[in-house]
Amino acid sequence: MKPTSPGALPPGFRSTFLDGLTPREIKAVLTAAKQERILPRQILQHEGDQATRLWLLVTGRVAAYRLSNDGDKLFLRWGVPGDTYGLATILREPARYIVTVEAVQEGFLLVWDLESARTLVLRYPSLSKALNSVVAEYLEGVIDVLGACAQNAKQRLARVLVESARQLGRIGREGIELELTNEQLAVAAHMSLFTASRKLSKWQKAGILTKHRGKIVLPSLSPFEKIVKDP
Amino acid sequence: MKPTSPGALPPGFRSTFLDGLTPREIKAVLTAAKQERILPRQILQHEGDQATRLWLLVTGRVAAYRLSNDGDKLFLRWGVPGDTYGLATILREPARYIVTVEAVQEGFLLVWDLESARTLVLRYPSLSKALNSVVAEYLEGVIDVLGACAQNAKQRLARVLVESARQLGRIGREGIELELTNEQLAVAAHMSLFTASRKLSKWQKAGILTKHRGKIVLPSLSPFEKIVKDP
DNA sequence: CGCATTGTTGACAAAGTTCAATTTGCGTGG
DNA sequence: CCACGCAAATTGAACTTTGTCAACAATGCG
Repeated sequence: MKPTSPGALPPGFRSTFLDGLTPREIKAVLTAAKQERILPRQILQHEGDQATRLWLLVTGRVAAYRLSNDGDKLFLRWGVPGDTYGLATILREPARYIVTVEAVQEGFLLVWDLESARTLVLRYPSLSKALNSVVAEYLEGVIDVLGACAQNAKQRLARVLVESARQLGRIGREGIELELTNEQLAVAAHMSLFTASRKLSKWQKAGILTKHRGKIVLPSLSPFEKIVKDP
Repeated sequence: MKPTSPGALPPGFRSTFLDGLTPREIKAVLTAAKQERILPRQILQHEGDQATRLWLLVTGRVAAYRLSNDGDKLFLRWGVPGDTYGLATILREPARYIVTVEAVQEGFLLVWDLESARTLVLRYPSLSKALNSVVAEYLEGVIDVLGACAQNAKQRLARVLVESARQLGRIGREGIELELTNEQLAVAAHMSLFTASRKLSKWQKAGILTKHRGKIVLPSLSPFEKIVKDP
């Protein structure tokens, strides 16, 4: 997907953030933003930094995580087109990002700086309500992740496969294709590289997935959904 | 603390939910609510149930947690006076509680039913902004809990002691007193009863806390804050 | 006193992590 | 086209942490 005229959105684009605005208002809000390309591994915001940008992911994929004291990543969620970040910019005082966000697929986003972001919420009260929904969605998502925390490694990994397939998966000949390395999966499922490798091998032997270098193919999600729920 | 005249709040009472309203508006909002006494172990809302009540804790303490598939509690946070729950009532559609909340100390709360809750947010737009702050606070809190998840049992327990002391602690002769059983601590720190008992015994031998039946006394929080951060 | 709740301790088992040694897959440049 | 080199992935073995279970001790209440 390529940024074309300013304010142009891909067909089928939907965002909770823009819900509740009239088309006219949406246009106004969008033209106040700047476009920006993103590339894999690029850090889009860093937790603890002064929050100065509110942004909307238009195309591409990102990962939101928290950094632990000893520097490893605590995965929170995948971000997909329509997701809004940098909410701290308008929600919190003092405004500091509470999570780190990194691009995982190329794409682009729309950015508002601190001043225009604050102007927007003053001018369009319905944005305030949309924000409620956005934050509530995130809250529910994080609580779900926390629920996963209580499960064992096998279930966590299965859960990550299902979630990732839903958010990042591309449909291929032999099933849903996931362009993720063992390491990325291990981070998302919050386990060591080795445990992830072992579980995946076992599932490949069981015939419910196929592995390639940097890529995994899932013919069906249902076996994994079953693993998540139960032993 | 005792409910006196309708709308009366304890001295020093503060709530993010009511922030941003004028005193006149606060009075109007409060008189639209019903008072209700709560007792320890009483379930105040149950995750998954139809969300029909928005409520504000005035006195007492509650615990918010999630129930895992196999029925054990996944602790989220302590709730203290000023905290608002049942936000799903006005934030989500369909409205279902996303967490379970249980009273741990006697107290009382103010309740709005579904209809009056929705009327309130329509009539007082500043409530909508206050809600943003409330939900953002919860989000940040849950993300912190998630961060704790990544730590080992010792750190998690130390963290629970610090948080609990801050939220529930009473100041006594020999330090901050916590009226919690080993089991409650184990649940909050997400570990087995036995691991909790062992760690606590070790800390008592080390002289940084004193144990009694159903009660723990912390002369100082700093040793535990140190444990949370590091080895 | 008798009883229920709460807490303690040890022996053992299970789940995951760590580390080291290898292997596999894949792009690059000779 | 092939060999090289690197990143990704695999595997086994030792080790650590934590959970499980059983027995028992301490506390407090009626």
